[in-house]
Amino acid sequence: MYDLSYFRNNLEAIARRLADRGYTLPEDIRRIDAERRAAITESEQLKAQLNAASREIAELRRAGADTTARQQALRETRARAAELESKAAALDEQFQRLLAGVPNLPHESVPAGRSSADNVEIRRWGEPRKFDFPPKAHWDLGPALGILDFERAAKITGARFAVYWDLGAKLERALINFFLDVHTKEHGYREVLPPFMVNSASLYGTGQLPKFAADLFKLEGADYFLIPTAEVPVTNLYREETLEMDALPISLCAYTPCFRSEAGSYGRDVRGIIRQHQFQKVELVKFARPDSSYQDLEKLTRDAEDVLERLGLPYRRVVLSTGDMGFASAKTYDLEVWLPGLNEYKEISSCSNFEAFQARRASIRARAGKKTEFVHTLNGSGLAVGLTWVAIVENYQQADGSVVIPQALRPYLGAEVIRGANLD
RNA sequence: GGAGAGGUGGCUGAGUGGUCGAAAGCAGCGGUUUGCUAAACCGUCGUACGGGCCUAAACCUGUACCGGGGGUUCGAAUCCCCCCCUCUCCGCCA
Repeated sequence: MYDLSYFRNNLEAIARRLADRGYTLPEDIRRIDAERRAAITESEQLKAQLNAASREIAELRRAGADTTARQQALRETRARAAELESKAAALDEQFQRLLAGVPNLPHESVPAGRSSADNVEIRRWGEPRKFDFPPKAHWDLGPALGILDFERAAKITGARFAVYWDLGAKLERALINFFLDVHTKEHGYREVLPPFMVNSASLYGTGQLPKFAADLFKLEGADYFLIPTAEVPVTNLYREETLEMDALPISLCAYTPCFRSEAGSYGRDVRGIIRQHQFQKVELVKFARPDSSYQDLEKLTRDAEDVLERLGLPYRRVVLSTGDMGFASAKTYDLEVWLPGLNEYKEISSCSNFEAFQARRASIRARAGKKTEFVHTLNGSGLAVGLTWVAIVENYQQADGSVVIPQALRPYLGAEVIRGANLD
């Protein structure tokens, strides 16, 4: 969502930069805005007349005069005003709908491009391990170890769900605790546990609605949706609130499950647990000062990278090109972890600065002296738990199919190796 | 799920049809006084969207906003209907 007068006064420049994202501004947006303003002016002028006439009636009645005729006359004016008003409202709604569908402006440091092929690698950490045996994918390793079960998940629920057993389940739990501990104790985040369902106003605030309803699971008979990411409840914590500028940045982290219908993703990453309808994530969210939010994006991204490094998982950081960025983002770094089973780097965290785009939709401000302005919001995964699970199982697999647990995680898992019962 | 009470500006809280965008107090901001702090006094103090205005600030002006939506009325914070939320009690479940 844009600032209206900024949008109006810089329409050409905005259209040009949005073209980099592959987005074409609706042609009639300027015309509808002009019509909308004309209608508003017209309707408000008539209402001003009505209000003045009503005040006169009040005075006359106080003086004891008979005002029946004047009242009768105003009835008709009132009806006309109501018509104008609904016409203005309809145009305004049409305009707001168009505006709500316009994606955020990319930051100037974002490389122009059409797709993920134009993303630019920024850095690389760690060396992909050289195996002296052919490494397996997690969808072979997990079931063989008895820690991952797709058949029963399909039975009790359906496709794209997984059941974790024994140390597989505990590994998931260990990762959550490890992530939360590192971020709260060492990176300065405050922990929060939000509801796993949100209302539609929250989804509008962070930009999932109105455009991306098809990606969400909605509960029947209520205005509740399962959250697609903790970003939604956590960013909306301060919706319609005014914070103190001096208190920024506010850094929050939250563990939640996430639910995505992944409509239209058929054929991509369908094997294993890389793309599931339900997965877990520890999310980092920042409410930042507008003048320093890009420093906060660097810090947040580093915080996510830090946990990858502690787990000894090779990764690279890429900056998304204009054509690959999310709807609300002004700049996004993806962290991609090395997966030997797939023989490629795979997204495990996506760290974005939304600037004031979400704050304006959700009305999150900060006060500095007399002035209030919209804050900048940021978030990133720190990290996606299921993907980390995959990365550990695949990167630390042994020739016999067992998995050696990295040092940092052992106190959390209470085990050094995951072995299947039949492998001993 | 049942019964009751409530929702008004940053906060507390008045307001049952017109002079109410809304008393009063607190907090905030500006100032006077003061050796400093404190106090006292004076002033100021909501948001959004239009217009004046080609652009920006300031200012002036209009409209809307008293939980949300609809209705009655020339006129609604106030009357009517629906919904949401909070609190108390009961039931149910953990």
